[in-house]
Amino acid sequence: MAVHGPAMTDVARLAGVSHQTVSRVLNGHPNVREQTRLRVRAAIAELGYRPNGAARALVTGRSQVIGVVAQNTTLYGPASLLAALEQTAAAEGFAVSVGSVRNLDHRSISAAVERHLSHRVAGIVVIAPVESAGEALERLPQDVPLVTVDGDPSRPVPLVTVDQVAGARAATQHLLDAGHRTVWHVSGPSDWFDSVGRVDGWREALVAAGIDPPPLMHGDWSAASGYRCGQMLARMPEVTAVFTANDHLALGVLRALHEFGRRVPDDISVVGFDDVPEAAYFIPPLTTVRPDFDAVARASLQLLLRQIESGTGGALRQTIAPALVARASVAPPPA
Amino acid sequence: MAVHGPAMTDVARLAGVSHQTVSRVLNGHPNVREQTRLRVRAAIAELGYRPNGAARALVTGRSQVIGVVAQNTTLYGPASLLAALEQTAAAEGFAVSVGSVRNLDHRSISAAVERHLSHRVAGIVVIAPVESAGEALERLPQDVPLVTVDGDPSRPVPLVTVDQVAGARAATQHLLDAGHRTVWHVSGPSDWFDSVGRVDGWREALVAAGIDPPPLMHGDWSAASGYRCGQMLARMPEVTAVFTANDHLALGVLRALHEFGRRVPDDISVVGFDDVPEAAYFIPPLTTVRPDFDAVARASLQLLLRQIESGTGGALRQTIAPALVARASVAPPPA
DNA sequence: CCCGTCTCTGTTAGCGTTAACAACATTGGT
DNA sequence: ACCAATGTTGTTAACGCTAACAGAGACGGG
Repeated sequence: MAVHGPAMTDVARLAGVSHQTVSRVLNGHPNVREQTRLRVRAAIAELGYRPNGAARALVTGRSQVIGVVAQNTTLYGPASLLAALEQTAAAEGFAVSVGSVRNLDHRSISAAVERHLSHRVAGIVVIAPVESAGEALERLPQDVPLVTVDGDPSRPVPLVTVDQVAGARAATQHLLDAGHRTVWHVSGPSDWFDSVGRVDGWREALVAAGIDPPPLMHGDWSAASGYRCGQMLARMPEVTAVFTANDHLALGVLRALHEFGRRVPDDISVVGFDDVPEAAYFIPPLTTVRPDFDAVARASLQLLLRQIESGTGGALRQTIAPALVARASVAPPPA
Repeated sequence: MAVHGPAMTDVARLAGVSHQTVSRVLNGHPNVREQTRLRVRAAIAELGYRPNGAARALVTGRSQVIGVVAQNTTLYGPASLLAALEQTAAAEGFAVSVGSVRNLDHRSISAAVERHLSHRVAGIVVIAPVESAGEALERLPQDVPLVTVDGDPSRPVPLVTVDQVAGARAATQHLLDAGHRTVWHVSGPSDWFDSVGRVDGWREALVAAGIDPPPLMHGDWSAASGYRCGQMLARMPEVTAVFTANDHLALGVLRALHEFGRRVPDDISVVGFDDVPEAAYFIPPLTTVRPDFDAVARASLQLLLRQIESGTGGALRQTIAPALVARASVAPPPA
């Protein structure tokens, strides 16, 4: 693989200084004469020198890389989060290494974390929305900076999460405010914390309004499962309002309702969760809850960097409030 | 940041061998006595030893990391590709580092590539669907294994790409076969090769059938732009068949048609491109073209690994044929 | 019984960087 | 003019690993 680029010593020779001075310039060390600094900079530019991250990582014990462990990076939520994390990290001078896993079981997560650790990442962000993921994290070496996103609220790990409960409560309340007597819910997979939180929020809002929650319908995030639930809802004339755990479920519900001739929002109102970019173009445009992925990414990285810099663990946590986006899929119930 | 894990010498001491023997065991070197190998393995397990990738990268000159440069990893295509790349790479023992960029201009791409190079990645995959990206790649050091995905077919770089032309031709032909006299097209942004290829395929199919292509409508991949184009198409009674450059555009078109009371597929047939998981739950279910992202990822990685191993460049290229997925959004034209 | 060959293992020397310390030059107060 | 404090630079030693070579046994053919 041919020519290795120039090393620090080459730059030093050209600039007429020691390699250590080059290192100081690179790391913004204060005690370097301005003139020297410029000479070094010029030499760096002339040679096209690029510092060797591996050597740096070796001597400092950590690289400027953050490892991210995620499951299904094709889903809208995780994908957005990953992108936001990458952007935020890049701004701080960190690269992001993805370690996606097929399943969020103990073994897969551990393996992914191991891979990251052997590359001496500076810290790890785990998108750990299910129970089994949490277990894996407890057996991790204590000295690795770690942040979980959408993880188990009951574990003593630094955690950043969207306020699922508040979002679901807002969605449900929005439907109640429109005049509906009750709200049905199509949930996500029951082992996801996101899903559980949304169920809780929905139930809370109903109970607070003195309403006995109707039976829960179980989906799995997919439009396909939303469609199946929708077929049942469509056949129940008493149903006038549905809150789905995400927008894709809502899409499936919308289609089922459409097939059964139940008009949205005239006969039934629907609210989703996620605000995927297409939600505004569903038929009809979908009222939904928008989590702020950028804010989640920023908060996660901030928590991580604080650990990296200070060395202190600290079971900090931060919650990001989502916002309701009102569109045409909600209306008062039919008279 | 507390305790650094055990190093190779610690393992060596425990196993009663030299660190070099440990290295040999780790790298599967043949000349190690079975008994020694087992002792070393045991010591590794007992200490929870994890090799230091940085040190290895330093001495060998490359890490087991592949850098990926992509633009908008939130879009379905790029996200799927990234996930597939990661899976494939992991199977080969490589980690994937993402370097997403806001814009695909010369500067951003170069910067992202630089970041990867300074981490001494083993190779780079650039998802480079626009013209400006190609330019940046020409000025790259020659000795870096590189593969472009969805890049400029006219450049002498290893390239893997979905056969956009064939996919678009199939979609258009499918509509013609259903009996439509012509097919309209809503394109993606005109600086994307994907977009250009799909326009070409559409045009080819029409010309081959002796049809003069109707005016092209320009979109930008988003449902919003599809909606705008759809509003125009809906008002033109002669339109009976539309092929959109992706599924999200199709979603926007579907909604516009719906609002104008034009039924799909009774009045107008629609075909998309991408087969997003939700396409089957659009109203009506969308006929679309499915690119095989896994195959693209496999091919890219294969090309990259070949370069990494052999050191030879070689302007290889590989094209992945997409498949048409027929659903309810296509029917014969109204009589 | 000796010597070449093969198998296994150890020793040594880097890879390119930062950290720690040493050394020298400059400054300012007395 | 002298000493301490400060600013600037150089020297040396790691960091943990692999590559290259060297050495010690074991084995078989002459």
